[in-house]
Amino acid sequence: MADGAQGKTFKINKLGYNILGVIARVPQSGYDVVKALSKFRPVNISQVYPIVAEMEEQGLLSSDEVVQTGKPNKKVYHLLEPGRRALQDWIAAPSDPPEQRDDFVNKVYSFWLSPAGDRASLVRDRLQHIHEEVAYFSAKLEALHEEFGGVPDDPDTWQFSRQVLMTRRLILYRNEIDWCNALLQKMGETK
Amino acid sequence: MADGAQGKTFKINKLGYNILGVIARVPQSGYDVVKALSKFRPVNISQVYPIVAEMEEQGLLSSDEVVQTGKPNKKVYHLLEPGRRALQDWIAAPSDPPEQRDDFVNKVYSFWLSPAGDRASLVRDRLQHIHEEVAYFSAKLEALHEEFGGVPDDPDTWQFSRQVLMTRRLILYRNEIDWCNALLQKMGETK
DNA sequence: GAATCCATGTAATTGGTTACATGATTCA
DNA sequence: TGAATCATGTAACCAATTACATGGATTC
Repeated sequence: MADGAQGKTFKINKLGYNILGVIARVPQSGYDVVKALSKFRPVNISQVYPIVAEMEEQGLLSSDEVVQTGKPNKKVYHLLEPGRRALQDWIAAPSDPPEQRDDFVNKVYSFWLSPAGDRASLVRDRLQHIHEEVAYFSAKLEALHEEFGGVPDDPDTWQFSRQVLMTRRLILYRNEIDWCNALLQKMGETK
Repeated sequence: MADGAQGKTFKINKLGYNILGVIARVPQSGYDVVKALSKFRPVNISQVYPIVAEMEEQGLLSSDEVVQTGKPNKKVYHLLEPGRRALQDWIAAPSDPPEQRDDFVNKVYSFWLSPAGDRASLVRDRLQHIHEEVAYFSAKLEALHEEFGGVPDDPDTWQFSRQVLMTRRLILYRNEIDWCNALLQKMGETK
């Protein structure tokens, strides 16, 4: 629950704040929100529609029907003042600790039970996945720099948020690559 | 669903595999499982009881009633052969990509909307949290080395799994500390 | 006297995923 | 011809959290 400046209380869940954040950057439809969020966190389109509908009722955002030819019409949502305040209040409030939901890590926990070949395959599959992710986000980061004409350095712009989050990802990925390689070597030495 | 060697099919969810993994290391009660898992992934004790009960019915593990004085009695579970096979099959099967559930990251996504002071507080709170985590896991890692009498280097022991996972965590934490500090500096330069 | 630890479990509620329904357009 | 993209939505189901119930021992 977030207390607005007028004392109004909203009931927004975590996905709700993510959706507000996406629409705050660029006004868009529910369908587009899913495309923007899917690389960032798990979302289902069926989750989004009821949430935007409720947030519109609460006056956090509002929609304009955009008529299209050849494609179905769409509702483009944009952020309203109470929505911006709700986001700010949420950012200022204490945060829950991060949660790990990672099949790979869960499997390493028990891979001492498996044959050496299965262990190595698991780590190699992970390495491949991370390399793909690094390629994807490196390209995205470069594209951002070109579009923007340099490195975004103004913290008041959404491009700054985007840039620091992609940089963070790349740093963590590169370190996991090193860790995976060290692990493969350690496992190779003994068996 | 995991295919056992006899063609039997089990229905185990992700938490189920985590529980099997904990019990595979050391036989213990549902209550102890939660203590072992809680630093590793989110668990609720109310989730564990129905899952272990079902896995016992499926013959993946079995329990012994341990009578205690001054404390309530407990059921200590230990892994059975079909349970070990289910774990191995799961490790060999393809993995889902990792998911991020991190309030902090979600907030950075939208923190360009917030005043500079709120942005800095957010990052500083994160820094403090990571420092606490580093202290906790450094101590745990050292304790493991002392108990074990050196660095576990045999991949067939659960101490090896434990050691590589804690090392991974510490590497990622230390890199996030650097990223946070760089971010604070970047934000300080402009405002 | 209140809170926390130990230890097990059930019930209610919320959150999330999958399936269904609709329908034109584009691409292999 | 079948799949994928665009676009909205509802319904059913499964997963997860929170609340409830019980009760002795210990700690503040």
